[in-house]
Amino acid sequence: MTYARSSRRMSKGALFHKIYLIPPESSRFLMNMSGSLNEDKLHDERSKENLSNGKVVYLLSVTYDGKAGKALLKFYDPEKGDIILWHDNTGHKPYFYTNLSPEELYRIKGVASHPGFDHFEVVEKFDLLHLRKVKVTKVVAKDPLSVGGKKNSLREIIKKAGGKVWEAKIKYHNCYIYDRQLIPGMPYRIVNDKVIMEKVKIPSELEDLVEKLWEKEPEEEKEMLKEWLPLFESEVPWIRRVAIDIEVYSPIPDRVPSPERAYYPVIAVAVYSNDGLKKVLILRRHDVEVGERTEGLKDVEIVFFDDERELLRETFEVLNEYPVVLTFNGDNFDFRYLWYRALKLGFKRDEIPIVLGQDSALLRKGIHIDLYRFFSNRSIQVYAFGGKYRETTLDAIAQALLNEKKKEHIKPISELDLYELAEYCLKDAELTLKLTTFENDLTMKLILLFMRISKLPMEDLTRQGISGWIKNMLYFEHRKRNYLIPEPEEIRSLKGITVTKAIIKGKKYMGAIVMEPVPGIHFNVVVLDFASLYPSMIKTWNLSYETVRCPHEECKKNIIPETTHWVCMKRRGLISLIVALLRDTRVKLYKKRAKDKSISEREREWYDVVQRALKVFINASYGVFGADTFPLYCPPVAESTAALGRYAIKQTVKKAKEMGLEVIYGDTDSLFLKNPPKEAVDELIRWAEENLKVDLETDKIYRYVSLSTRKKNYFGVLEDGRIDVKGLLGKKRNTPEFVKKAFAQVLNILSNVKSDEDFRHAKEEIKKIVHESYIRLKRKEYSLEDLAIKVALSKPLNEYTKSTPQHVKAALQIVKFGKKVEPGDIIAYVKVRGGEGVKHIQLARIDEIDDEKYLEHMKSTFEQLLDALGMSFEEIIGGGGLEAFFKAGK
DNA sequence: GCACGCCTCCAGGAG
DNA sequence: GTCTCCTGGAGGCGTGCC
Repeated sequence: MTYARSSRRMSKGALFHKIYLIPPESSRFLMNMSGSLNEDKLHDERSKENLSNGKVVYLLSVTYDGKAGKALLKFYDPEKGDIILWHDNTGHKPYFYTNLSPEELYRIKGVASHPGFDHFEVVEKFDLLHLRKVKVTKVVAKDPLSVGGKKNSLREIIKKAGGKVWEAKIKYHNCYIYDRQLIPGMPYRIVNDKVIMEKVKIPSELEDLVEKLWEKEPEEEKEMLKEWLPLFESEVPWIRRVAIDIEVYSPIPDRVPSPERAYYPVIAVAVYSNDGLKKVLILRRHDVEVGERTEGLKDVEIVFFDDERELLRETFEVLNEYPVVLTFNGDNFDFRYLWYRALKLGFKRDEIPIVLGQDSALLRKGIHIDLYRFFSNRSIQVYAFGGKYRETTLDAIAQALLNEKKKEHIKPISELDLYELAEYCLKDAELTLKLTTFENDLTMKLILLFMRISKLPMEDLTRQGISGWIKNMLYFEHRKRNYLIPEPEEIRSLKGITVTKAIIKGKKYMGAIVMEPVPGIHFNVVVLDFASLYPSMIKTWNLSYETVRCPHEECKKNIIPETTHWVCMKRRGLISLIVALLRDTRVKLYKKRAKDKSISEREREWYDVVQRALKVFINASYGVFGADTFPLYCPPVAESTAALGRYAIKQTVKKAKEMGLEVIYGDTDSLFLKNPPKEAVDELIRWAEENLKVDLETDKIYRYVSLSTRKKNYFGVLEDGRIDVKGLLGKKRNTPEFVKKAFAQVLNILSNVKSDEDFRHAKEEIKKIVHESYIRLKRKEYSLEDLAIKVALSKPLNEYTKSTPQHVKAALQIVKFGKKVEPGDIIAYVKVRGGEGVKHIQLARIDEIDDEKYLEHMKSTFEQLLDALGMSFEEIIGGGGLEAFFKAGK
């Protein structure tokens, strides 16, 4: 990649990966600088602001500095590995819009005389919802709180007086980003106190490629792509960062001390950076042994403190020293605890570098990323990391992504000797850092790319869900085009209706189609699927909140199949345009570039990150319009998208059948074809492209697929012998381990089946495995761990009012013993005879196990498999039914 | 009081 | 706090029978 800037100090690092991978010498080991970041220091930082003149820095964050009354930009200086602060000098002020004229506003008491009122401006905006120009009054304020958020804010006063307001709920720092069209995550230069985005050179071969591939696309999309390409082509800097983890004393093992009370001392703080710092600060306690320094603490600096205040002081120095600080659950625990504990020990507020929010804990100078929140984001979990981790604990994520575990400890934390404690604490900090460094800083690269696409500052990005990301992305594009951002109620009153009936009670509209599977074993099955079906529909059918049910009479004949909605033929929809851009950029450019053998591996890797980042936005672009918490909620958009998806697959199935192809199953956007001729498949793909304007692709080919009568329930063996399991109980995380193990053994046998003949042998083998497993169950050879059923609590215990599920019963049992449980906690229980029928694993004994219940578990799990093979569980365990089976086991 | 059927809730998964 | 569709286990409740 040749577009790195040659003027960079590290000219040898012209290729971005070199710059990226190697931390600059000057940025290493900057620790042990004295002094904490109190107000004086922050003032010094401010006065140093312009020292960055001319060099390339990356925009990480925009916040509002209440003291200065200005927007504050936080840049990352890759040479120094530090934060550079820049205060707005353009005089930008907070504002919102209203339909009332200045004259009318002057007449409302408390507006012009409001202490935070600045001035009015009459401006012309385009009202996208009604597709017309409007004149509105811009109410400019002196500070964000005067706009809204307080009882007597201007927004509230004007609303009370009957005025309509727009864009009054946007946080000031986001508003600043839109107006300056800043792109967080991108390179900038500060020249003569002006913030200028760095030009990114696009390789000429890429420009040529775009011209060719976008030839048939509308000019509008091509123009937009040219503006967006730098976001994907610009390098991401290596970012100096530190992970931090604290341990707090607790008199009751396993009980997490309350941060607000901060009653107990902080006994250990571990810091682990990506520039060589490994350090643990330990509080000496008279009743705890120091212990012996173990191998795990090699190269680690251990500092003992007698005074907890000193320990905190040094911790705060580290927080000030690094541009980015990582924690796992720091918002709700580590930083919150440090804040309250420090106050308790007599620190002044401005001596603590933390800014505590309602549900966040930020840093005054640097950026705090709470990785627990980032990895809890469902879109990240599912689309960015392919569902590799299922629970969002540090241990589970580290095991899935890093193949590393937390350090085990037998004794409670508070009873560990000091070196043991240090090692335990350090390991957590190490894992936390590694969650951002594995696969060449994949997580960090993703975060920067998400920031660029969403236009969110790093703190916001890592804390918000996908709807927040998409909201911000769309607001930015509205402001760019001078569109008035509609209020949720406006869209709702005009377009709040749906016209289809959902299959599931309580849902708002009809969703996807799932075909009835043809039960049995099917050899040589080709699975076709539509490449991002819903986004394609949004693109080709011009779906957007302003185009669906648009005001034009002549568009009403342009009906969306399966609905009574119509869509605009006169104007390109904004959502349609943006979704098309993201989809096409991913499909046409970056999915291909990620596999392009003619470029370097490092470039391919970068492009793979880009296409994964795009995927996250593309996949969520439909769902948000059906979510009533999304501010641009527009049910007809979501409903139309799903309807067009149904239409596409129905038409394709119809065509396939006409061509004589045998369709044995299909779900939402996929078709399973039994033993189809290759030419027919090619023809069907061509047909879909021509008639539906959607890419139909061969997704995979199964040696054989086993379907039962159940939807979303099958397994298939791929050509290379790998096995694909979908929806079967044997794969679910709440199935007992011993059943899963037997299930895996059975699958292993089935993966070797190549013909009908093989099935007969397999049948015998399966019989043995199931039988063996039952005998072991009967003989109590399985441990409680093997028998445990692990189910997550989805809400607090007291909200289970309608029924008491088994895992809730088990949870209540341990709550009696003083244990705390929270939503998200996994409850492990076993089924026992008598009583409530369940016991929490920690309270159960092996001899009270109800093996009949477990036999039922085995039965239902295997029945799902056996069904399709034309076998029954009863048959497997012998003609005499369960009775005979029991005897056989003895 | 209890078996039974039916409906609902809940968790986990597919797409 | 993106959506709907689907499966299986268990709880909850009314009904009919003894």
